[in-house]
Amino acid sequence: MREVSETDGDTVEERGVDRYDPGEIEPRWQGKWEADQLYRTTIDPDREKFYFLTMLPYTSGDMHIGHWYAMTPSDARARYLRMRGYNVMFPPGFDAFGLPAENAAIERNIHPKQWTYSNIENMRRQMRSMGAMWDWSREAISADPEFYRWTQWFFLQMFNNDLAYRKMSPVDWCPHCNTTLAREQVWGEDRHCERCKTPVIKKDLEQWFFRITKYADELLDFSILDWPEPVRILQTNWIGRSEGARAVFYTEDGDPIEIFTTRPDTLWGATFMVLAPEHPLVEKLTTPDYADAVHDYIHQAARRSDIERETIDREKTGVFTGGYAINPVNDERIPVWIADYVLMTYGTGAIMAVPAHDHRDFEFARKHDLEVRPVILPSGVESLDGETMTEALPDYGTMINSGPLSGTPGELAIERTNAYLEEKGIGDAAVNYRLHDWLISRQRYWGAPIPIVYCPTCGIVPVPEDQLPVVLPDDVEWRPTGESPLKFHPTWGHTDCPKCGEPAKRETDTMDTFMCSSWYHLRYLSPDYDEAPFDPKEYDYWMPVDTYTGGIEHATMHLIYTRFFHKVFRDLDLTEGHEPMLQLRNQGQILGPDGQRMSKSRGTVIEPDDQVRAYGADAVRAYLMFGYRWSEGGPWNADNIQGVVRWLNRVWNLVLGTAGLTAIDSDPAFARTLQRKMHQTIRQVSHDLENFEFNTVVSALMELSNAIVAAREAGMAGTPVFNDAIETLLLLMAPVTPHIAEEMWARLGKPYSIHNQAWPEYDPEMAKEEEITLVVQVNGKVRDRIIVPADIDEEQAKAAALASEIVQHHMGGKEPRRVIVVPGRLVNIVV
RNA sequence: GCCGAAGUGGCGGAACUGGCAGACGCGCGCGACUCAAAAUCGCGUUCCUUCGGGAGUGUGGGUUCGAUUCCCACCUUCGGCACCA
Repeated sequence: MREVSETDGDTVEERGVDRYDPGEIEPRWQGKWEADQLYRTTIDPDREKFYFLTMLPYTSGDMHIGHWYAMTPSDARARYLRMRGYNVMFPPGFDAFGLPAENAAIERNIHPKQWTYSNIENMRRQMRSMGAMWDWSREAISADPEFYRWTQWFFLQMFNNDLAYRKMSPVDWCPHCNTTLAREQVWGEDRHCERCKTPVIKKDLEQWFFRITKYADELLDFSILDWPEPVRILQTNWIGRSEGARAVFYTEDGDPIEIFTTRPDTLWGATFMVLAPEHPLVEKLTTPDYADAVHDYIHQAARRSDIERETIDREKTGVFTGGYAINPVNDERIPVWIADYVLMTYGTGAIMAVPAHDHRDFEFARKHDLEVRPVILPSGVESLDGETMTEALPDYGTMINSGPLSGTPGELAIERTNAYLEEKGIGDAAVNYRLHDWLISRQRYWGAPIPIVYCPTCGIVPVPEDQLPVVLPDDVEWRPTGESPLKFHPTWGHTDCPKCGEPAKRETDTMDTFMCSSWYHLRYLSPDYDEAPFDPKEYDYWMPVDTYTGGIEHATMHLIYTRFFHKVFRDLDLTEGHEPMLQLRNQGQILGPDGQRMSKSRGTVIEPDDQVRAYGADAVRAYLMFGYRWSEGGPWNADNIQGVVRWLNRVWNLVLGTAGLTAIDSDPAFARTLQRKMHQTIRQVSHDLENFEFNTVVSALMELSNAIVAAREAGMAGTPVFNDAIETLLLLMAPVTPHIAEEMWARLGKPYSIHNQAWPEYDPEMAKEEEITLVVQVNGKVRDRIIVPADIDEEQAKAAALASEIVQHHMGGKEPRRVIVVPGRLVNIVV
């Protein structure tokens, strides 16, 4: 690690400027800002509010340079908006419940609470060292009883409104974390746990779910949101809406088998049915002759889905149950098979198989010698023969072999079939979603207890609201048994039924920590309010969140959940509007110097504390903004940060080395150049901060400071224009490098604080160029550059271009065939 | 397989709405200062060149007076989903 540079050239030493020492400056100003409550925000009806939120950090211990990357550019933008006159709230908080605390407890024998809260202490210190405009009076910690009391209260609202229910079902279980997970928290091809990367297994368990699927359609509506397209697409795909029909087939015993299909127009081509091996009717359908094979297959399938991951191109296996069903549109008797390519978790767990028009069904039919019957004739196809087809034809087309609907053209096929199904009472048009209800039970200790009591007489009884919070006990044994640690507490689980007063048992599972983060933005409004989750007065002023920043990895988890919560609260008249966060922007990731994810074992973790110690927080902030496209991120580069370190030193020496000088303008042309540059910089920095283009913010500031240095070298130091440029430079730097800007501002004798100053206005007239470089092309190739007045008209530009000797030379004596003039830019002469 | 993002000097990255490709910085080279080095400052830095110029933004086409930018096809990398009925 290199040292912060020494002094600049002799000019500065002569004037006795001390060395730029961020280690001294930064803590001093941080202390003063906090003592003065500079960033404390309160309701102010006279000013326009701006709720600027950055995703709350998980209390894992040390902060990562990635946290800085997420938070400090956001802070710069928040500061910019504040200087623009908005009443900007930028609150901090901590996502404090979760499994790592419990793992630490097991490994190191530290209580999860102690581990979490000492981490919070450290993280607070680190967040203070960012020099960000956190309003600490609004800090909220999800593991505080005053916070999770309301998380539990929200659970009760869900429960009371039939949005929370308990269900026995096959669920995803992480054998390492020893808990169930929501579908969103199972990732990748090998279906691994989002937190620990261990492949999950299936378990049959009774768990609590939230009816997020009820809001599926509404969650697909992004019309009022300024969110990145990729996030909207991820959510749309995750919700996975598909339109089609539901139809009911009956077994020969009269049991209904409901199916969902996106191709009701192919119903007449259903020549067999396939059930998922776990389908509840399999047992009843199976005839004695096939029982052994069916049971073998079910057993194998269970092992397969748990252990090996099935791959797409795997052969389609399956067995006949011996049972038959009746195709309701033509009363044909068709065999019922089971196969693991049909999933219990999608649709109804049963399909009608139309081998002529579905690739999977075709493959299965050919393998097991089942009938292929074409019922759709795509345009351009003369005729189809099921015996000789070599592949399924999934295209739309005219219906054939389809009883009364034969001859229906492709465009009308689905619509007419749906009408037919409804008329005959066989089925109707239906929509199916990939989205599952949200499984919120966790078999862990370090979470908010689910406020439910199980009474032998009254059954499931919610804990009355006035008895909240259901406090998480401290004295718990953490054992990785796969069962909730609260279950083993000697007394905690025993309680009296709130309804009948008889002895009853508490629910011992805790809630998914994503519940905490689904509403934390509301707790920030009034973290001490104890009559409701938030103070309605604060809500009315601050909500909704105007800008939300964070990583895209939460697209299908947190960002779906929080939208769901908001819509539920709206329907319960707790909140207003349809969305909690209007604008979303995603930052990328900072990688290790080797271009890989930072890793402790490879020693590639960049610790912000080290960087701050070596270069100062301002340099780290400026580098994180300057060195990357914020939305992309990239590898940490220990050399490139030197660029901003040098820049800050140059600015320090420039500003303080010329402080207090007064002079009169001697060269109006040079003064005009500096003035123009200053206004252009105001324009660009404003635009780029507004649009999250932080790298060009810093490069524009560098250009301005370079221009001021050039002005100093030209003897302009102390002139009004020069001093104005210095002042503007400091104001523009304030959001990016808040400490050095404040220090220099103070040393220039300007009023405290620079962060309370108005953002400089740019004057378009002042930013205008009087002269431009007119590019002259011949046949599209640049041949000459001529300095001309900016307001030159087309004829003059043309004349100037043709007057150029170089241009004449390249025209080779030919007459111009065509001359294109782009005002203020170029002339292209075509010969 | 489907969906999405991205390919620009040695490197990070700029380029408004189709109009000077490479801003700003890193690195590198040369010079100044120094006994020397570091730091700092100045100049240079896409490639090729017979010094006229030529080529160049992943590849190949196209539209246009003009394309990093628009269109078509393809390649590579990264991310998501994946037998979704």
